[in-house]
Amino acid sequence: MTTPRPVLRFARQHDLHNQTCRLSSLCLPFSLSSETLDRFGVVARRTAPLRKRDALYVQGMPFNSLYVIHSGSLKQVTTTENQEELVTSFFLPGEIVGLDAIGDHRYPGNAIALETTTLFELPFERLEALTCSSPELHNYLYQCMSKELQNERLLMHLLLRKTSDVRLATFFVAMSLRFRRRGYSPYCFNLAMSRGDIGSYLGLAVETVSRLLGRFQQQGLITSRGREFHIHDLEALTRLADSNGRC
Amino acid sequence: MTTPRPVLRFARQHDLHNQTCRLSSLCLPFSLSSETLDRFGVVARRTAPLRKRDALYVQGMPFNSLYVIHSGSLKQVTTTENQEELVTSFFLPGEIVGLDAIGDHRYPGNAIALETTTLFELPFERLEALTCSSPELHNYLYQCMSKELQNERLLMHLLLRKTSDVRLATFFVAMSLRFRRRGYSPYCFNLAMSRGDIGSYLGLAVETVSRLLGRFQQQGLITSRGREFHIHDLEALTRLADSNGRC
DNA sequence: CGCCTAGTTGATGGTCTTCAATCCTGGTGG
DNA sequence: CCACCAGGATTGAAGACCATCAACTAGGCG
Repeated sequence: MTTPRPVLRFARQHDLHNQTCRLSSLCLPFSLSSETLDRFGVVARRTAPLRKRDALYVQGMPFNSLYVIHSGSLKQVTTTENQEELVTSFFLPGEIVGLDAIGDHRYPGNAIALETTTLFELPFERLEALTCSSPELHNYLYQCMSKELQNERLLMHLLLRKTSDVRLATFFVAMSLRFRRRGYSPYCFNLAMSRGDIGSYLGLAVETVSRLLGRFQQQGLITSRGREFHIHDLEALTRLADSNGRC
Repeated sequence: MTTPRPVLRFARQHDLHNQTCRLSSLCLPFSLSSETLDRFGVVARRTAPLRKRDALYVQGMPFNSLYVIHSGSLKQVTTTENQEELVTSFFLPGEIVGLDAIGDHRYPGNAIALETTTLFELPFERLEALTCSSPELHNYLYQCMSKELQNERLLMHLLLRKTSDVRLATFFVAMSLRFRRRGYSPYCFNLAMSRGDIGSYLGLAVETVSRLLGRFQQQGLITSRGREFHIHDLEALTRLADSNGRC
């Protein structure tokens, strides 16, 4: 296991407005007024791309910035007191990384690039300074956090009671939704994480994930070739995810 | 099953400063400047007490206010599309209720009083109006949410991989910590929720919870009489919670 | 071409759910 | 005040499900 190294070099801040535009198309589900967006844009800095296995931040590092993924994807891995490594979240393009670090002023895990990944950095101090003058922005952050909170909470309690096949179906439905929400195809996508990562995230053994993928293919729900997934019957998958795995 | 009814009558707003003081002792782990506190106090309204099984809000109701528990306790129960009822959280004195509703503008479950419960209401609009003039307050809310997020995330992924005894141990350690943090005894407390509620929260069958409680008592970790719990060996309990239930 | 990691497949055992029966407890009414 | 009742809590037995161990295959990078 290679020790992750933080990569925090910054690109030059030319072409800022262009970046802002991209940011808006990726990150913002709500309509913010253009002046708010501009402010957001001023705050955002483009970071140098991460290569696969690079760490954006490591566990325990002081919290300074949120990040928005421009392209690529990350996983967050938390090491428990017990020296177990748990994958606690995945981040896809347009999603905000680091919201769970605000409370402790420290990042709660290692953020590892699953592939070549580019990001915008949002220094939190500057964000805070802006919230007064841009209540919309402030609201936006609240809503992001609250939604994530609600999501996690529901997901957790769903997963805890569910059989492995329902868990994996839930995972695919959620991924599909996340891709759709960001304007990508909800039926065909690459997941850069390994089977082990998925297993860790869902609380399943690698072998179980593998077996389930096989079964899902037999049932015509999906096809998987390596890390590329096609969803053939999203409705059936959703039904499975919504079914109460245990009677 | 009785249908819960929202109880939202307000007490008169006399004695506000006194309530503010209580609020500060209950809710705020950080030191806020006294003028911020006063503002917080002005925002807080005391609600009429809820009786056992009363609902503070019901699932889907438009979000208007956060609440701080003054005395008593609540559970939040979410009904899934599948008509399953899941206990998604418990709230103890001093804790903030409703943070997961900000994102959707709707409460994500029924908040049910587990016993006679009194609350302070914090109308969100008024809170928002204050955050500009009181950045500390604003910060405080961010931190509350972020912490909850991190907690949930970690808890979820711990629980997913853990055996039932480790889950229950984790639950007790967490409860003990929450009581301690609010100035109550971490070794002896009442949990007003039923075994069924605990099971639902942890993703375990009632019977499993019951059996585990029996085992924990045999092992001298705790004693339970009805809903009163004594923790005899918090250290061992913590060790158990931190142990990797599955090898 | 060969190593190393990721992924697949098979067999076995432990853990927890489920179903069922019984016990306890608190609240109610006679 | 006591008997009764209903819901909560406990205990037991059986079976499903998944983790684990192990062997093996596939694929990527030097």
